[in-house]
Amino acid sequence: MTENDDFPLQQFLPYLLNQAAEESSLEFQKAYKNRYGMLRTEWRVLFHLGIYGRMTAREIGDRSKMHKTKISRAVQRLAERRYLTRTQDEKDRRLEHLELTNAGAAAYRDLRKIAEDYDKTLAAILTPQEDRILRQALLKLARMG
Amino acid sequence: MTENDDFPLQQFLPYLLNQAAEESSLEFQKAYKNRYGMLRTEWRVLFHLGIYGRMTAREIGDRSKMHKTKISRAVQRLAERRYLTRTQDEKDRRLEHLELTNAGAAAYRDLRKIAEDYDKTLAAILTPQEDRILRQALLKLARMG
DNA sequence: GGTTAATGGTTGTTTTTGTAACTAACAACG
DNA sequence: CGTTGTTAGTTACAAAAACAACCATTAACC
Repeated sequence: MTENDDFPLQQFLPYLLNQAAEESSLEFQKAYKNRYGMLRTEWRVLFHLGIYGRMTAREIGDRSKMHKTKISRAVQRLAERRYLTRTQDEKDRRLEHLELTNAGAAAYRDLRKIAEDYDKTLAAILTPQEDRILRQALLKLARMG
Repeated sequence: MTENDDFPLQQFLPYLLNQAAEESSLEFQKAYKNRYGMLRTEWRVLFHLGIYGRMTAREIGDRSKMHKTKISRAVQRLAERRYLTRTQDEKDRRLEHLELTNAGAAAYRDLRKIAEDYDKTLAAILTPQEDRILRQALLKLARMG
């Protein structure tokens, strides 16, 4: 390392956001990965169903902005492991209603608790003002597209 | 979508951070991907060399927290495309010093300009206070580990 | 010096992701 | 009705990331 061109890489938002996102995801990842063998896409689908109840894959896609192939595969795996059930819509047979099983709901509640606790420990790293403004700013950025 | 369990997924920091990170990376990705056929790991290595000058792979790893296999492969591809040169250290023959070629430095300057401009348009979505506090909070989170 | 451990970096293999093309069902419109 | 266009979801294949095992070299220590 010799010269130092003065571009502040640490201040470039996409880079900084990625670093913070990765770092802050690690701890929660342990929970869904080690305890339930889930992937990121899978806990997300699980949470959508846990929070909103019965949904179709498309509705999950609209809310989460995950690509439909990701959702399709996450749903497959969650169904294999009996965390959710799929039922075809009577009127529009293209649609499938997804719903958590008891096991799925239990996993959701467990992970949700962990998420809530972890979110608090993350918040504790920040001042109340930082915490508030951070979330507000992130929402704006996330909704840019 | 029936019931609504009241866990605010949009407020769960790891989730929110990921959404913001993904959304804000898309635009810059176009630049390094379409114009230079680079991957995320590659522009990062390129930027490290552009900013700090001559470095070894390990030093890049220390700063960026990227895994060494990612760096190794990014360096390979950048070397193939003649964006950087590799020279063995005389004293410790395990070490390789990496340095941008003229073409690499040109690509860096080009992308750096794009990054700076894009960072400004991102900042413009936020109030000055949000922008300032956001970066400050993200730094704290990124450095948690 | 000779053995063991640690470091810098690469390679091989398996998972995940991304992209595009596909099927099946429904809608729109002549 | 019948053709054309959409939509929901899946599948196949290519690209990328993760993980572990692996050289080669240097450091540590008896």
